[in-house]
Amino acid sequence: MTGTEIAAAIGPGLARAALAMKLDDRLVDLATPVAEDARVMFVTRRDEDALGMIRHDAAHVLAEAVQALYPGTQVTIGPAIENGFYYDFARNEPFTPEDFPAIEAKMREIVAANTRFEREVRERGDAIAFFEARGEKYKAELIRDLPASETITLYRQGEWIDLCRGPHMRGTGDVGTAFKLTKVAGAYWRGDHRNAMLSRIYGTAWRDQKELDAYLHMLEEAERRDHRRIGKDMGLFHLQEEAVGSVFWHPKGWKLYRTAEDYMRRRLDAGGYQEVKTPQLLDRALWEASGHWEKFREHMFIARVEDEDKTLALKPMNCPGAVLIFNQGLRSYRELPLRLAEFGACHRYEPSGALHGIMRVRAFLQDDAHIFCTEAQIADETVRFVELLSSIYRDFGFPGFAVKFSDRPAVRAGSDETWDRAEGALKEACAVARVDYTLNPGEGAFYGPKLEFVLRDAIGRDWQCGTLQVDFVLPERLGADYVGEDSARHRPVMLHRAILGSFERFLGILIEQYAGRFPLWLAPVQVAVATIVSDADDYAREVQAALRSAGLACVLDVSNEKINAKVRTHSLQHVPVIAVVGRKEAEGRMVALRRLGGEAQEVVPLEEAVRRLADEAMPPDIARLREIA
RNA sequence: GCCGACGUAGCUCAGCGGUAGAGCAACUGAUUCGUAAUCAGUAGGUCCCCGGUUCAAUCCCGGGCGUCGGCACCA
Repeated sequence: MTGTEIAAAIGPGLARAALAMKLDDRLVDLATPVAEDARVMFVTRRDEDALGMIRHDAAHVLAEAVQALYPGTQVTIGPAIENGFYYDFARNEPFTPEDFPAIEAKMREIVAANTRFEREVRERGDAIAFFEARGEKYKAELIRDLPASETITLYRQGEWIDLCRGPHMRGTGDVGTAFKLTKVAGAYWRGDHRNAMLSRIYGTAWRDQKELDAYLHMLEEAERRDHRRIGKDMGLFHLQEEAVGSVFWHPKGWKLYRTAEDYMRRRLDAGGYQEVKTPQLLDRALWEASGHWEKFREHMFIARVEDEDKTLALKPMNCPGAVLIFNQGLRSYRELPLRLAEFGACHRYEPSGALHGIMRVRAFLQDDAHIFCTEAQIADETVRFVELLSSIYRDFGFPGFAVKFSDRPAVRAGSDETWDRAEGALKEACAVARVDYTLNPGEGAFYGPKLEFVLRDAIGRDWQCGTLQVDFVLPERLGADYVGEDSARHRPVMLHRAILGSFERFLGILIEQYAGRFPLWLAPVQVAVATIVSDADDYAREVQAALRSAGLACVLDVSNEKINAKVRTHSLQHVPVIAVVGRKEAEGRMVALRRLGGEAQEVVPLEEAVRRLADEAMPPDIARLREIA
């Protein structure tokens, strides 16, 4: 019996609703024969599983539509992805969004026709010949590269046939109408930049119109949170051609930056780090010794001077400088672990296409540190680090974050035993610090395994921020050593670690996280004092002075505007507190406080307002210290 | 770097082979007002840059730069 028959036997309702089924948790076509003892679960449009199938089937419908409209176009692959699907086509002329209306119309025709998806098993050679005869060389290549054990299946929808593992729903009609083509993009065949560039069409597809509308609405909301939009609107920073990939921080943006930096500095001081500063320009010879010259030169800005025969490079990383500090004088095992922190300004020549607002730039400040320790200390140091990082992320309003564990790559330095120990220590430390991670196999640095701490931006893009990397290569290359208990020289292990990663990237994500509406301690302008009548101007100046001397960033608005306009202006600037003063407040030495996003106002004596706001504006780490005291 | 789209006033955007416009912002004046836009007036442009076609180019063509969306990259 097939799933279709079982569903029909159970009842006409299920027969209508069933799109596919799960056989012992394996998603398959409804037409699949079911064994006597199998556990069957039908998938209907209500199930989450339906989404993936709708998207996958939509990709097939898209491919059929495109081949119908643009003969000669070859199909390649077209999977379901988060929120939708895409299909990569090989065609001399790339597609443009102007092609969308025609393609979408064709897709709707195909959906309306509701042709059945039919699975066919083909013999390998047969299948290759079949696609080659149709001029589909990409499909033929895919089949050739499939493992011999793989059953080759094709799916037919009317005249149109695609190589596909399946499963599919019953017919093209099951795709429904809640889909939309969204963008075109170039994409390399098999993700390799040495291969041909294909033309990719992205679409989004949902179970019903309501879901689609909600998704489109979410995208619009995300656009409003975009750090580039907010950076402009709030006057935080700007970017321009004369310094591609470098940020011009304006007064308000720099205030935010400094608030974050001051906070980080306090946390590092308290965390047992010592801050250092290493040179921006370092001799080529150092980069040759460290291995950067060979591996990363194309990403480095090189500098020369007229009358000296020297080549210098702007540092793309801070680690060699840190080792040079470690190497000064004779180090003892008693000094380990030695934690050298640096707010290090790095320059990297990033590919032009990689630049993105202030999240991916060519000049940035890392909250870097290098911990020199023994192998036995790796686990402890990792636990300390993860705890510090978690606490800091919490303070910035990121209670949750993803962790990736990248282990040994194919090409690596160091013996397998060393890698075993380093990976073991990191894993053990994650367990102790109760960090859940996903494994990123083979993605470690050539010098050691690493943890990556990932935050997500408004549009759902993931960015690596924090990192912890174990390195037993650089101390070797730059000759770092210390005198051990046994009075012999030993090689330290080096942990590279960053919490924010780069200030630029982290602040970009922070801006999107809060959509510019920062908590009081982070807000670049904390209070706006706004007058109702000009008779209150002098008192308003007093209020501003009082708030300022309590350390609050405060602007004064005595402009010739109505209070409505002032409230609006400062609300649009996301100022957390508006202190309104009119005649009444001036007479009673009060202020009327209004919180961003709220409509309520609270009239309190000036002294109390200053005290309360100053209290509330305290950075979280200082607030905790106060509580203890 | 690759594919594609885009680049007009501070911002958001309209426009067109015949020398450029709106709203908001800015400035000036009037208004002194009680919690998300007071009114009036004024000023504001290398239409990204370079070259070509044309009597004439912001507009058409070519090249460059930048931004954006993907891909690749992210040491």
